[in-house]
Amino acid sequence: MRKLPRRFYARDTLIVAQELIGKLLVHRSDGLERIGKIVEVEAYLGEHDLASHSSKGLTERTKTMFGPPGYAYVYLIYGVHHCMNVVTEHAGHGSAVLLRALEPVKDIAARTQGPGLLCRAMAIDRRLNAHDLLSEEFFIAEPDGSAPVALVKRPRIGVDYAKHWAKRLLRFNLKDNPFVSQP
DNA sequence: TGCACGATGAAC
DNA sequence: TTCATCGTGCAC
Repeated sequence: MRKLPRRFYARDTLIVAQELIGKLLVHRSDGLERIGKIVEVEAYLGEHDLASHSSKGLTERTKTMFGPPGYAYVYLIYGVHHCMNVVTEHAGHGSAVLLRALEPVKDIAARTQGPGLLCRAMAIDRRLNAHDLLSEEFFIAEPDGSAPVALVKRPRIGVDYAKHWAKRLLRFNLKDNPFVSQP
């Protein structure tokens, strides 16, 4: 297991999103080492992407998205659930990748099929917003001996308000994996 | 200062 | 299919 370097995140968001599939999300807290394999993500390309929070410009909530790559953007949605994103490209761009589903690998007791469930199972909340993903307790790693994977591309979820952006195939998941949120 | 509305999940 | 529940962004 090898931690992804900053330069992994400092690339085109479409590339980062697709290469995040199959990687391991690691969160060490409460004496546990929670690990899940990323099986489903969505790409949010930047200020021009009407489905992206950053399309409203730099605000108090979205300033993490406009920060440097390799940091976690965690926010509360519907007043109930947390969503975990990974900031990509360069500072000021406002792009990120939403993690939507994991396959449990270690110390995961709850379901992980969906962005809210994923955060609950991994003990992720707003306190981890703007947390460095090159830290020792919260990071993403390349699994040992990982093989090439088959990806499926679909439209993003819950973004019908975003006009033509709602139709774009910016959601990626592992083909035939039972842990994706909407097989 | 007030208010409409989500990158959702679970119950009904 | 409906509802819970609240931070955010923007209108006033």
